[in-house]
Amino acid sequence: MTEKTYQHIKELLSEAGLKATHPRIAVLHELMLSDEHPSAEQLHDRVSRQYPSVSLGSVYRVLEKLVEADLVYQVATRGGSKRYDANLEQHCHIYSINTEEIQDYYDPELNELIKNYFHEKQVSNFKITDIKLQINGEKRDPKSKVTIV
Amino acid sequence: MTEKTYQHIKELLSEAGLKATHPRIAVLHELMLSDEHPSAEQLHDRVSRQYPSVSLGSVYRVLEKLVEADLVYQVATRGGSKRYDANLEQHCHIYSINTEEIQDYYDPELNELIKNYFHEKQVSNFKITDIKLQINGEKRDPKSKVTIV
DNA sequence: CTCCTAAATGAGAATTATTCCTATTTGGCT
DNA sequence: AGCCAAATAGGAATAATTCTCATTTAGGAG
Ligand SMILES: [Mn+2]
Ligand SMILES: [Mn+2]
Ligand SMILES: [Zn+2]
Ligand SMILES: [Zn+2]
Repeated sequence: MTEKTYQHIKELLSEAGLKATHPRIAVLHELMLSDEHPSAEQLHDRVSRQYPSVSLGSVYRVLEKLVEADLVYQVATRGGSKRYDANLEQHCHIYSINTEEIQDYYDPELNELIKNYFHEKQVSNFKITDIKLQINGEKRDPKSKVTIV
Repeated sequence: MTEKTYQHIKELLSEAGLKATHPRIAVLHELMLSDEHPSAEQLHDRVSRQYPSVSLGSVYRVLEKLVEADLVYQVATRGGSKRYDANLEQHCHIYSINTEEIQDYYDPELNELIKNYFHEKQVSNFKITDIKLQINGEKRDPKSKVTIV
């Protein structure tokens, strides 16, 4: 990781009021590098290559804190394991049930449509944090990506 | 359960090519009675009152089969336990993170909007089974319902 | 820079959620 | 009524996550 990225991540943590520890920096960095919404265990495998001393328990604890601090998004799934996303921009998820993959789908026009639709709605007894569109289905060729145009 | 409901559920199972066993009838019936997207364990608790011999393992197996047969929908969550829905009509879910509640939100206009939006999209390498809007946030008063109008 | 302390971590036990195994039972068919 | 493939009960096994506690560390104070 470049010195620049490392410093940037430290700042993100500090600004959020979190100690910039090695496990936290390493986990957040790995998550930022990934676009596949990894699980705690997958992140631990990757982090372990550079920092073999980071424990799986710490990865779980770190992720909990990062989610709490809104530095990381926790993705909804149909079971299995918890999955995480460091991409906080508004986007949708394509869930492939057969492969357990979660692929990002960016569509500013759709985001706008939904935002406007809810803008004129009255929501009571609830504080909305985000609205997410889930596209569920089955990937045909597991090796290639899904495209929507 | 009325004789009518009982017969109806038996037919649903038969039509799906599933043996109409007591555990299946009881689980599907309980799930149909509920609008709170219960977990396997919650369903087992409820089913046990009428049929104490139905095991938790069977509830898990039954739910797996019902999902496979498209008689039941498996809801996406941010972890904890798997949750189920017998309501197969197109609708949205309001996720209350603090209370773990999942409330239905019906909005035909929104369904239409999304359906039309995707109607003119080309999706490749993917067979879409459903598109679901998740409204995430925190419930203010846990005792009363959330409303969106 | 060194010291101090609250906060975070590593290691492993414990808990929770789910799946698997196998002897027994049962629903649906003849 | 009898048959048998399929499903179940009960319990063991596994997977995923959380907890406990002795030790370490980040970051502020001096
Ligand atoms: Mn889950
Ligand atoms: Mn689990
Ligand atoms: Zn994403
Ligand atoms: Zn629902």
